[in-house]
Amino acid sequence: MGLHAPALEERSAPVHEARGQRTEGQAREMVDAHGARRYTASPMNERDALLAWFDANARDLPWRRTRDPYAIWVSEVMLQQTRVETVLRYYERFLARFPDAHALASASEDDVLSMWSGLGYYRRARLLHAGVREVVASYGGRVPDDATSRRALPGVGRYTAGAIGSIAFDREEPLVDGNVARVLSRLRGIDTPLGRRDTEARLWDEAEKVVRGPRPGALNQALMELGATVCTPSSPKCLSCPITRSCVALASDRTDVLPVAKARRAPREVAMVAVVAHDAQGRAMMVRGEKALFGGLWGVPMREGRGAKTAREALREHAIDARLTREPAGHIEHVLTHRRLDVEVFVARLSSASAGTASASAGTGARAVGADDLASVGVSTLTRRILEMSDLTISRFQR
DNA sequence: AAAGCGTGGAC
DNA sequence: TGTCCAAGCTT
Repeated sequence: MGLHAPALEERSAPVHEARGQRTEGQAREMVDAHGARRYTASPMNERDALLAWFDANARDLPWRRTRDPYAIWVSEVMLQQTRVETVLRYYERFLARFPDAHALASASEDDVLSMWSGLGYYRRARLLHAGVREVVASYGGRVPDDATSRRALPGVGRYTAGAIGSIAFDREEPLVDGNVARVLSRLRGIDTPLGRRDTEARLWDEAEKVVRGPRPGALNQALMELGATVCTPSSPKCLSCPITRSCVALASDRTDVLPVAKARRAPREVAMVAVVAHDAQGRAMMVRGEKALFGGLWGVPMREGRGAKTAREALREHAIDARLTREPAGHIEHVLTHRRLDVEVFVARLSSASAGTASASAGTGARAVGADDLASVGVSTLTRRILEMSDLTISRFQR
């Protein structure tokens, strides 16, 4: 009947909330001779089936080992539009450096961005920083358990507010992320395009209905976990799904067409020039961009356009006195969600008069960054690639 | 309210 | 190769 999960080869670590009460909603579990967990498929509603499945199959993730609202907040921001496997490389290091709200609030933005370097969507880090500073300033460093106050924090949208509320505070607050949208679209047979007003309203409405009851944090995570591991975008593993009984998409054979994705815009091609102006010690001049793209990060002078002339303009824009040493070192294709950057990389040698001195760029905020400094400044992956191509002590630039 | 914002993994 | 898209938010 496909109503129960496959026996597990090995016990995955069940995750129980610290205050999670195992009450009426709990599935009856049995452990067979091989130690594998099964759960009965008998009269269980969706919530109970989801919770039982989650208890047996939840991945053991570091942010599931805490109920600290701050830590959960950090994880949720990192996970925005970012895969679990990627976040794993950042989360614990970030928390080790900024163990609580006060630590993060008192850190410089450079420090925060250096910890975020490579993770992408850097505005997240700046908003998290601002949000945590507000929590320290207005709430004594405690993340507000009041939903309205939480939602008003910078960088905390509807999803993140619901995640913190349900997971950290055990509140019956709904959340809809990409996973939940897919699961609920299929479960309820919602066939209007994602992103449309009515679709979103319907999804949040369904999410709110589902989350009502015991263990809202586990329930929300169960929906996301199911979407991430079973109810996947392509080839969903319906044989392993605990809630096939009520799935409209499965019943109507539409798992492959739901949800209906919104149309995507083609990325815009952008020709750019980057200049690695270095001194004799191999330090490269870097500037901080405040524009939307890579805002707050350090990078080598860059400019839209092509050729040596554009490269010199990029240097002049930052009052950097350097001489282009050769033909372009090469091209880098860097693909973002909405742009495809074709970056022509030039190398330039700082003039001896200005090399290594603050006067090299007085007033423009440019600074010489060496390999040893790179770990402490926020740079994009594109910048790392540019430095790599420029042939400057590559290995020492690695993260 | 549609567009902009990074990166990397899967197929 | 290209395409999709992942625990979204802001303007």
